[in-house]
Amino acid sequence: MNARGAKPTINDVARVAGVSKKTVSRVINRSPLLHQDTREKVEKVIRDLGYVPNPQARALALRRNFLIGLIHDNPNAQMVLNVQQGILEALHGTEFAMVIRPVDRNSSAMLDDVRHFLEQQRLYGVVLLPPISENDELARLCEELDCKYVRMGSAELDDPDHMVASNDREAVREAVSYLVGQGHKLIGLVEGPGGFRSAQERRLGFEDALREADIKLPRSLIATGNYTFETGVAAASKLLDLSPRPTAIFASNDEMAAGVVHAARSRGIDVPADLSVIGFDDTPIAAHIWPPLTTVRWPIVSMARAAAFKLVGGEKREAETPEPSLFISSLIRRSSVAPPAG
Amino acid sequence: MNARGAKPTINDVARVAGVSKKTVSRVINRSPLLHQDTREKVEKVIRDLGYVPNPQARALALRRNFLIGLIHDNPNAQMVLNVQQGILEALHGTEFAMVIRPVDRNSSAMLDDVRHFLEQQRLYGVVLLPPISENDELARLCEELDCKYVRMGSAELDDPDHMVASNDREAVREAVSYLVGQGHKLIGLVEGPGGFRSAQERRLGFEDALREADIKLPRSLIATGNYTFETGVAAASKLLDLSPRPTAIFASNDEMAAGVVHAARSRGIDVPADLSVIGFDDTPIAAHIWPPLTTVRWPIVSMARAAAFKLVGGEKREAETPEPSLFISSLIRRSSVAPPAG
DNA sequence: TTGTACGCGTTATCAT
DNA sequence: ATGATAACGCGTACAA
Repeated sequence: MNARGAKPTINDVARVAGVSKKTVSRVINRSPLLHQDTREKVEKVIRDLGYVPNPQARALALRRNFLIGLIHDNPNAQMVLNVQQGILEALHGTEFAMVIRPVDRNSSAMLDDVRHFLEQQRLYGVVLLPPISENDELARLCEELDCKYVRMGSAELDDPDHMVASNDREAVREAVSYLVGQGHKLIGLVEGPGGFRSAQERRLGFEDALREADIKLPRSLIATGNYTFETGVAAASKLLDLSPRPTAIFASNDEMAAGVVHAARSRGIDVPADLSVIGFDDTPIAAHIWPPLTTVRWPIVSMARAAAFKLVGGEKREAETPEPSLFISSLIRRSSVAPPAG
Repeated sequence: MNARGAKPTINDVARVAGVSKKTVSRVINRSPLLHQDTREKVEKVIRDLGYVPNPQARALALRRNFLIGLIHDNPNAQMVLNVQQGILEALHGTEFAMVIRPVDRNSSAMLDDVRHFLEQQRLYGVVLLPPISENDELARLCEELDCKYVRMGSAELDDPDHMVASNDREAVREAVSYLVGQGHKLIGLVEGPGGFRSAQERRLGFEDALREADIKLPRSLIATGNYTFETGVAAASKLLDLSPRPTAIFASNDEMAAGVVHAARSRGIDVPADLSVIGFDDTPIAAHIWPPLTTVRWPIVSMARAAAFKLVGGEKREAETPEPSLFISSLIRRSSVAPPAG
């Protein structure tokens, strides 16, 4: 504490240590051109005084806040939460904090909104969540505003420094091949909304698997939802009214898959005896509905952690191994899949 | 833009408007003692230049950041997300941003962690989520550090300026009375973990209802979980092994209620024919499991919005009606309740 | 009602 | 290797 009883500042440290405040600043910022003796002397005073640099002052001087932003546009709740967790894990123990910024993808003012936000908050960096992460204009905006960014998504749509991707297409191909291996030939798809790269990749994986197995895919076996439970119910209703009825359905996320199970149950179709279902994400809902859902585990927490590390990694003391940019999803087999009846 | 091509500052505005920057500052901060002409002249320049005050500089000068913190300790995911949504709704259009800070309730360093966080980030205010909001030391710490705070919780444990509460006890009493009205006499309780005020309040409401109906509550009809699906399954298993078996179960939150339904189904007990179930929260899972869950709707989003308004309300232009401090929960009747069999 | 001078705590420039 | 001095952009005391 200094004379005024307030928190010690860089000036207090400088005075007590008998050096200039610039030297203290150099110690804090690990400048290489410092006498070892000076460094140690100053570090001791810092410890003794319990000095902590003021982030507001640093932000003003550096024109850059020590904040990592999470920019997202209304994907499902569990995903946002998992991403937050991953980011916070990476930020833990650092001086960075996380701010959340939801945006409206469909608003024409979206880019202006984000510009205003980034200019005002002067974020150190941002993590861009799908589907808004697929917007190239947004990425360019970040660069223009000198704000680091990392995009998360289902395909590599930027260079590794700016991207953390999962291999959705291959993961879905494996999942659907598993269905084929169980003997299913009439397999329906509840895909995500148009314009989502994840929806596109997962559909491609679906088609890959059927092509491999020489199974034709009539247009009628594809229904579209928008990643919500309710649209999953609606899409499944269409597919289950078909004749012949599909014996298995792959849904592009767990929420819609839960809707599929719900729709099946409402019309007395047993899962998995009469209908096999596979989802994607492995959110808690997958394990909690009945029957527990076979699904593709999407390592979203790890991906978010990696994304945040890419942003603040340079600030970490030790140079760790570079964060991976491609994450592999794996099939989690639970009870919603069985061989087709008959 | 000014000469250097950078963003305009208060100095640019002052220069162009031909006034001192203090006058500009007065316009920004809506000082009452300003000539109307001066105000309008400056406001026009502000618009023309597209001037936006720099939050970092303000933070340094005011020793206070324009950030609202959300401090929580691992309650369920959906609740955290709903609270975030409510806070963001209140902050929308203001200069405030939201930062998330998870803490570890059981860590002895928790208070020091929070102190360090608040001292460093100089938050404008924080929203405290249950169960950590029940910690009085934490509230005192906020006051000591001159950080506004609002506690959210299931009972009024602070004055209205610092509290947004729900009437859990009364809400549960009504829910369980509904069960009684359906003819149930053997009603089990899956309560939340000890030390949670919400768990205590909901249990009290449960007991109120039974007392009103002159129904005895043997200790064996109470099982404890910790608000997760898995503990709901475990607690329900205990209750369903009883003989005679309860014909209805109230669970203190939806996740555990979903676990109860899950456990019942695993042993071939039909819901609601053989077992009625009521949950609490009305999270999405309640509507998505089968059968859709009758539950108590907890207006958490509105509560969070009100909490944030209490924090930043003074900053809003118009003096609106004061934010309410007590929120009323209501019973949502779906399909998981029926009269007892036989 | 408006302006002057200075403080907030840090980093950057350019000396030495 | 280290230091004096000036930014950074805004708010406040106090004077006018």
